[in-house]
Amino acid sequence: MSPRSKEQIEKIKTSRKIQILETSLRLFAQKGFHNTSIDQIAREAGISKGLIYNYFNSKEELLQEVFEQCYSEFDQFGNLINSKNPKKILSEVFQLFFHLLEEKTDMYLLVSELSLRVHEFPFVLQYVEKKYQQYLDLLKTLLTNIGFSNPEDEAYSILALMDGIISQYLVFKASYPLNKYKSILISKYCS
Amino acid sequence: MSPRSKEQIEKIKTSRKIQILETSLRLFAQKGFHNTSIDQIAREAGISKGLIYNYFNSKEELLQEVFEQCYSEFDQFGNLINSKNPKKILSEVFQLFFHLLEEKTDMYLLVSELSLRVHEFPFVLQYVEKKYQQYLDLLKTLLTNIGFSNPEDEAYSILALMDGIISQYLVFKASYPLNKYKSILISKYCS
Amino acid sequence: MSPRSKEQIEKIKTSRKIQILETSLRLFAQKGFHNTSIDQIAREAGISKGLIYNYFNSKEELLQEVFEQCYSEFDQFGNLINSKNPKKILSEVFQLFFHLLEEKTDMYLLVSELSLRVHEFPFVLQYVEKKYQQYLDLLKTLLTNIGFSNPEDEAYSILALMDGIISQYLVFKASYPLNKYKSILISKYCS
Amino acid sequence: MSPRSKEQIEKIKTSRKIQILETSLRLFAQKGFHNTSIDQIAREAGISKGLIYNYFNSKEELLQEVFEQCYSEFDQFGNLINSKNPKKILSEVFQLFFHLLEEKTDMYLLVSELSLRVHEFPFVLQYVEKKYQQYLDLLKTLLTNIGFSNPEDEAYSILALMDGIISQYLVFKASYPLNKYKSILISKYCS
DNA sequence: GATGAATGAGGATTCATTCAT
DNA sequence: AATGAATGAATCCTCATTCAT
Repeated sequence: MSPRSKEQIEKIKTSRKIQILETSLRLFAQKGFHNTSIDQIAREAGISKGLIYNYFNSKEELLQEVFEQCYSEFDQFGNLINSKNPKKILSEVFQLFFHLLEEKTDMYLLVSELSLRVHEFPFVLQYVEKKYQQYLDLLKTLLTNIGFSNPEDEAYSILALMDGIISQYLVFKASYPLNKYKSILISKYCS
Repeated sequence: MSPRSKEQIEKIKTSRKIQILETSLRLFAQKGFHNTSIDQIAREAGISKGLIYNYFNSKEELLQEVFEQCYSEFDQFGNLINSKNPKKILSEVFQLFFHLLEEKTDMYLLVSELSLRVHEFPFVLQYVEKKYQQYLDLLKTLLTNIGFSNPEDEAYSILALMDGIISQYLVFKASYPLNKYKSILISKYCS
Repeated sequence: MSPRSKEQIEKIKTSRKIQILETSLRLFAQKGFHNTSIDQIAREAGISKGLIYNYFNSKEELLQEVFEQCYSEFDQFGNLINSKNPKKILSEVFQLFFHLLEEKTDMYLLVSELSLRVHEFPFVLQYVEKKYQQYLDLLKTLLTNIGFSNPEDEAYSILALMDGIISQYLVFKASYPLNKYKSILISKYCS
Repeated sequence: MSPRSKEQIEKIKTSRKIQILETSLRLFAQKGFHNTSIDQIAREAGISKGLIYNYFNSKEELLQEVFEQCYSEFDQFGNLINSKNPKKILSEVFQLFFHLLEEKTDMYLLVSELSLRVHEFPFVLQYVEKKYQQYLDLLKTLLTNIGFSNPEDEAYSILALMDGIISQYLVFKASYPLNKYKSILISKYCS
């Protein structure tokens, strides 16, 4: 047998890593970080315990990478800014927000858990602060362009409102009226 | 010598229990339930590990009592309903909310942590659901009386907004503009 | 109130002690020594934990006294030797044996448990050895008088048989054919 | 380097398991189940505490496997039934019985301890009942074939006698006249 | 790269015993 | 004599991490 080529190895490594990260996200989110054992991640990812340590130095480091992976999902919001009119953009921000919340619930679960534990996971703070500021700026710009009289206050309100929707949805799940909130937001700010 | 009287014993037990509950709340809130050991609670409460089990059958039961103790703080909101005009009441609701958030931050931390883990702590759900409904009803009544055209939507919005403020405050702590939110809410709904 | 008289105190002490011993026997027998806590004995005896230590220096000492109390029941066999004919006496020995086994099952349970653990409870050995020898002598005498050709062998057999019946009865309880064994023994040796 | 082969792993696991089971049997038997700690088993087996839990889910499960392992020794009695004459077979039954009692004393100790505590270890009952019935049937058949006038009663007697010998031997050990009992049994039933 | 046996520190819980009252 | 709050050693069990293969 010829040895695997560099690329093949790279591909294996990448796919293994993704496999581990995805399984970890799911388990960390659904059972909590402290309630998830490396053993279980290995089992559910279909690999051995030891292999995880070939890719990550510790459970904490694995968590951090899972978190960063998650967080990059939020970059999608950045793509929404373009030539379209501000109401349209804001509407798309809301649409994307609700879409992600439903489709990537695990991500929100994990981010929420870790945010509550900034003290234990200090790396979280910078990410959260940065995102908060970005959203705030985005919202302020849009609301100003739309013509709201007090765009800053409205931006703050929307931001808290969205975080509240996240919190409540994560608790109540299917029984939570996401659509009601979607139409409230859109009718109030985008029409 | 005769043994301690019933009252003496009762007094000791009550004060010990409070001591344990308070220490537990602080540690559970700040470090998380799974990150807090019975050993540590005992050490910080200045008592022995074993004594905790004279008062609580298990760490879970201790948690549940801490939680219930916390949750009863919310009863204060019920006392606000009286003859005063609805704007006044709503303003007091907000004042109390911000007051509690600052003064009883640990309580909100714990409730938030447990709410995220309803699956692991099923007893939480009923409390959270009940509180959610009570607040919703209270807000709807007040907003109706104040004369808002769409009191239901406004109630839902306020509720999510408040939960968002909680989430964000718990992450950002001192740097979070609680006062800005307070004035936004009051000026929007109570003036 | 006049102070209690010496006799009253003595009476209380005796009855308390009996109360503790009886509860302990029951619990040690039914749940095993290591599975019975001082707490539970106190609770079921209706007294406080501390009081037990006024009467017994340790759980082990309590066990020893329970055991000795039990063992004195076997003295009844000594009373059977009198003028009556040996077959009659032997028959009464069997009757008493089966009677005690059914009526004082807890006693046999405890003695059996402790006998298996002579290493842990060395005080047991002397009692058991003494009883074994006494029974052996009693049986030998009776069987000789009755006229068995090999009284020693028969005595040994009966002794083992009786211990076997105890073992098996303690496991099988109600479903064990005690009466069958009684009639086997009596018809074989007393008719 | 490649990981160990399946066979290598299987070999390690089997030998480790045997090692743990043997150490456990010895300790459970000699000191009692509740008096033996997992720590001590690990120490005496020369492995770490945690490793035991790679092989057994709990101390109770370990006990059960030790017990079942033990109990399978009794299967040897089944091999004795063949074409030889019944007296010969019965004699071999007795020989094997005394042989096992001396060679596998720990096994009898453990079985006796657990039998006394059927309530605590319910899995024991079925094994004991089954063995009791098998022995009874074996003895009845043999005694019938030998020509005893009351084979059933004799079978019951022998069974109790054997259990009595076990009980007494476990208490008196070296000083117990096993040989006397052996010759009594053989001369009475096999000559 | 991959495995999983092995370790041992850490954590929840129990319980005999003490002692102030 | 009597109580029961308090202690802390002991015990079962979990799990992140290591390492020989």
